[in-house]
Amino acid sequence: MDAFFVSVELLRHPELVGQPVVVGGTGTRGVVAAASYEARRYGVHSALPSAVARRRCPHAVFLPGDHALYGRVSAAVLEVFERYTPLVEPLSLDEAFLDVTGSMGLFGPGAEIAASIRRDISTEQQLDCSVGVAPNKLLAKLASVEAKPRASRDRIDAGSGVVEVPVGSERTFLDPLPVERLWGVGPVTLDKLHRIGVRRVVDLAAVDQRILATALGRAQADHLAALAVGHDDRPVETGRDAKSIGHEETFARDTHSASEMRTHLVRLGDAVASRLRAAGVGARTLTLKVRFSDGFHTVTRSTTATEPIDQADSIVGLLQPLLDAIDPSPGIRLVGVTGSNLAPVFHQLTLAEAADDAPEHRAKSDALDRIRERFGADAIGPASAVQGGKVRNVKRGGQQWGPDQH
DNA sequence: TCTGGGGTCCTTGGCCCA
DNA sequence: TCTGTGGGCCAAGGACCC
Repeated sequence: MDAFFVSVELLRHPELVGQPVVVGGTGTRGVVAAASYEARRYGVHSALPSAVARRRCPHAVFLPGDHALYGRVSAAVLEVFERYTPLVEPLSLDEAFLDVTGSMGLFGPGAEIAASIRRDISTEQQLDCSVGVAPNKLLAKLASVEAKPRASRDRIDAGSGVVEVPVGSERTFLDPLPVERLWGVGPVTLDKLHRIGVRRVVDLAAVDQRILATALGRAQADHLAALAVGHDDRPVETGRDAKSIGHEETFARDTHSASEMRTHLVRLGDAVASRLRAAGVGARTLTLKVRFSDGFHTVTRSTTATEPIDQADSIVGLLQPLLDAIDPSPGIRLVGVTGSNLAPVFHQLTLAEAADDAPEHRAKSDALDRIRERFGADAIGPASAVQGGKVRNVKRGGQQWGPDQH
């Protein structure tokens, strides 16, 4: 989808069409989630700190974002995809891979299917999207980027909408691209590649394998060398199960207080437990993440239980000692809780548990889940999450692009 | 200019055990 | 009993993606 969050916002704010619009965190610590092409002309792009975006484009309209709405629109777009093939792999709210190999008999060649999908989404959702048609995921992704509109300082070029990379023309398409366009080449890898003179994909394809392996390590060198010549045999995977479930929160102001951090741990632990139960799994490994104020330094501490856990008090109980071992005096800007090693929870009680109050705990969380289901996520929560007489629970996407301005 | 939140995957190093 | 070795698991960190 093109500038997805902004495009959805423009549907309910048509008066903003043609103006620079930015969706993202509105606080001083927020970042930009999406920028309209008009805003991009001023150098505003996603992941840019909101404060910088305001400086670059002071006349832009800043909107806080509505994760729930984008989710609903995303589901409607997904339904369009599924008319053309059952093999759909959503990558995020606004991107997906479709394997249409088996659909071409019914709907025509890939480029025709792409045009039909664009037409359907435009008619039904009033949204624009760009499609890459290619023999594999890497090339399809890169082609879709080529198909998108582009904003430069003095103008906005409408994209072609569909770009196809036919079999046999992979190298012609890839060779001139800057190497950072490849999946897996971020700032760190790019710097290493620049040091050995690799700037474009054609350079990467030509570089000596030993030199590449020395610069990047064997595994990454092999991986990138394959991508550079257009080899990518990853299948389109439908219905992939999540491997971890977590929440993290950046504070509007740094904290130096251990008790304040414990409060956040309880809220985050409660939110993670709730989502684990909703997904019908428990986490064996629990990870605590703490980011310090100075220099963005981050530490993680994790522990693995013998059984999968889906109860808030167990999560907090396991992570509390790890949190207590961290000195908050330098200032903490973020705390996060993640559960991984996910597996179904079997509620078979040990003798010790049966003697204890485990069934009572489970009854409590079942009741908690039912109340939230019926009355909303903020209907009930841990006592420590109550602020000013109102529950402020951690919600998925509730603070997606940074803390609110306080 | 100063960096969110939700993830995935990979590497390294330590420990235990056969 | 001592010494390698290799696999599995775990903890921590890092790079990257949208």
